Amino acid sequence: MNHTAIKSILTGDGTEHSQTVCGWIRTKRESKNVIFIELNDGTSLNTLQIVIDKDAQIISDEMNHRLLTGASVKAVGLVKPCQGASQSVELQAQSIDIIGEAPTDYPLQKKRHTFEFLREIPHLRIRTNTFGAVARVRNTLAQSIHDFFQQRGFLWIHTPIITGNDAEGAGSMFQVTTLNMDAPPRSGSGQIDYNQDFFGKKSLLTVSGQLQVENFACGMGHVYTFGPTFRAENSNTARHLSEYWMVEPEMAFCNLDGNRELAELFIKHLLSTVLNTCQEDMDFFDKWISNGLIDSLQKVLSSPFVHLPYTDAISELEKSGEDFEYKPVWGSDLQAEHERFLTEKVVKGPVAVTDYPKDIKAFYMKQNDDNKTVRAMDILVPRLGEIIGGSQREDNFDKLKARMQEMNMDMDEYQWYLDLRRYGTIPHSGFGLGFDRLVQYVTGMQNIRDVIPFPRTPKSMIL
RNA sequence: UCCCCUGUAGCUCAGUCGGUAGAGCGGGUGGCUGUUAACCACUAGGUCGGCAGUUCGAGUCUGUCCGGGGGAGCCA
Repeated sequence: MNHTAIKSILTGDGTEHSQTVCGWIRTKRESKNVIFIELNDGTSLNTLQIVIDKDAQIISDEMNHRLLTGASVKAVGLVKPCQGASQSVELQAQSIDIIGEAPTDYPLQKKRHTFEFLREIPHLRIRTNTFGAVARVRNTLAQSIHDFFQQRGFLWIHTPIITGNDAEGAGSMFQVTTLNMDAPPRSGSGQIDYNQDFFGKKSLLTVSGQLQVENFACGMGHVYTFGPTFRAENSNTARHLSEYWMVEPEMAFCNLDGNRELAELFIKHLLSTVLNTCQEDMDFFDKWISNGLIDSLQKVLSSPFVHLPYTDAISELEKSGEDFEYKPVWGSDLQAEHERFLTEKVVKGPVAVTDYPKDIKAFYMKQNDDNKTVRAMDILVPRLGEIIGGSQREDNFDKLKARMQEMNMDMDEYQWYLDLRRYGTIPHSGFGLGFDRLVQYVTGMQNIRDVIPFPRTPKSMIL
């Protein structure tokens, strides 16, 4: 069907000309002589007002009754300056065709719905203002992630979804199997015999592409992963999904300082891209979802990212006199309330906290000479807290091996990882960014389930 | 996983002390009007999440199960 995007009509110069548009009816208002239809086709947050002059006999009474909210229609007519106050242009209809009717039990009405209700109809919620805006911003962010890395010569590496490795021990994993779950084959000792499973071993869905992408960094230089990730944690919060998308760059010949610099450039690139290319949608979020949103993003954009070692951060928290629910103690991880306090009250802007105690961080992080801390970094931003977590990786074979043994890891499973340090080891660093949390942060949406098309959470997988 | 809140019309919600179901929007009919969440009048629409219990009587109280939300933990 040859038709024009509503977005291009709304942003046109307003000179009178003929156009064909296709979309879904958001609402209809009727007067004695004229019918107004607000049509949306997803290309823009805004609707195009279709004006139907009753005297022109374009539609019958019977057809008028079928022009209900939710119906899909094709309209041909003249684009003209609008006589009303709310729009710049409108379409004076010459013909209207109903493509698909929407009976009166169409669940979406023109008034506000709760996000909880819309979560139950993920296939239809995309036809609302908010979810359309989220989808467009999400798309822009994904594209700008690729742009950022591609401009800098990073290779996009497709790390596997199915893995045999429990990367960094980051919580429970989903198992992938073709074994008969009613009667799995068992070995003599009664254990499930994974030799008979599809891959001949126990296999799982990835919780991170980092360990595999490190292989590519140690051979290709600058690389990144961007893909789906899975966690079987029983987390029921507004910030957790069981299936989510993650971005993980990894750089060869790069220490923690370089890592921090890249993270700052990265965040600023993403924010400026969205603010520049999604103005309409961002204005919508600022007005209806989170007041002051744009201002808060612009502040991050214009602020230098302050570097604050963990030990100094703890001192700042201790001397603040703030009554925290959890007392800050050297050796314990920063609580969400501590992170927010550091970025919102102490630094009053984005901050990179580095060099955390080694016992609260993953085995692969590079050990500092003090033997107490590792070269880890978390980037914290106001309103959210942690947005990026990363580290310089341990590149010393002996130190890494010792740390892995100390943590009782299965050494046989990680010989390939140790090989990177055995043969031509290099300093390298990287970080991870939860893509959906980024979308949440940028849009101001309260619940992460509303920034991914089809959310998967414990006990919930609609569609 | 723990704590708290919640489930009533297609949607958003009200429902007092336990006494037998209400509003707005959406739909229908009529009126009015280049309207902007249009407006006015009338009208249709209900297994009050499921099961069990207390009671003469349960939307309301109790138990339990299921769903949803918020906070915490785990984390991205």
